[in-house]
Amino acid sequence: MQKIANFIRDTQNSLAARVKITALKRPIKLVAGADASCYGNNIIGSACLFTYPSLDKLDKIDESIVIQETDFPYIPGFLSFREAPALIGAIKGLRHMPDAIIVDGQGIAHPRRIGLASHIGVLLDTVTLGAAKSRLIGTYEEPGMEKGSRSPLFDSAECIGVVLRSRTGVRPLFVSPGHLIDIDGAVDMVLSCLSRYRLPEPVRCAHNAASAARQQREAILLGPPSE
DNA sequence: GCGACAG
DNA sequence: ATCTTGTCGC
Repeated sequence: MQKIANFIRDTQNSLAARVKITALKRPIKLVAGADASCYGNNIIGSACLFTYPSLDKLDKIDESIVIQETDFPYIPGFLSFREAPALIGAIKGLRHMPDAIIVDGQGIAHPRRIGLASHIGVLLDTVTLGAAKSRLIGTYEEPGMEKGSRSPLFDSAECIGVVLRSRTGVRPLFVSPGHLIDIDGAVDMVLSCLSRYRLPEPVRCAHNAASAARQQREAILLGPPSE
C-alpha cells in the first residue's frame, strides 16, 4: 500500500535525473500547447500546434484530442501520473511532432524538479516548458503590474523559474523550463506566444479545445435534451 | 502537529 | 479541474 507511494516517488526521481536544463540547441519552428480537462474518471488531453515564431499572426496548423480513463487522483506534486498519459497521447496524435511544447503546469518548479512539463519532456525527449496559472512551490516578490514584468521564483537559494505578468493587470504566470531549455529561453518563448490573453496562445487553444470536448461528451452522456 | 498544495 | 450570475473595469 505505502510501497506504491514509494514506487511512484522513485519513478519520479529517476525521471528527474534525466531532465536537462540548457539553452535551446535548435531553432523552434513548431510549437504545441498542451492542456487537459476532466469529467468523472476521464481525462481529456488536448494539443494544438502552431508555427513559431508566431510574431503577429498566429498560425494554428493542427489540433489533437484524446480521452483516457484514469484511477489516479489529483495529488499536488504528482499531477503527471494523472495527466501526462493523456497529454502525451494528444501530442502523438498531431500530424507533426512539435519542436517545443508549452504545458499548462510546472516545469522544474516542483519539489523534485519534475513537474508535468518536465515529465513529458523527458518521456518524449522534446523541448518543453511549463506555464502554470498558480504556484506549486517557491517564493517570489510580486512582479510589476505591467505586461512583461517579472521576478525570479526561488526554492531556497535556487532559481527555479520566473513569475511573469503575461498581461497588464492580471494574475502572473509561473514559468519554468521543462526539458532541453533554460529559464530565459522559457520566458522568451512564452512572451512570443502571447496575444491578448493571459495564457500563451497554444495553451489557450488547447484549453478551449479540451473543455469543448468535455462539454460535448457530457451532452452525449446526458442524452438529447428533453422538456 | 499545522499549513501549503500545479490541475 | 469543476460547480456558477452578475458585475466591475478597461
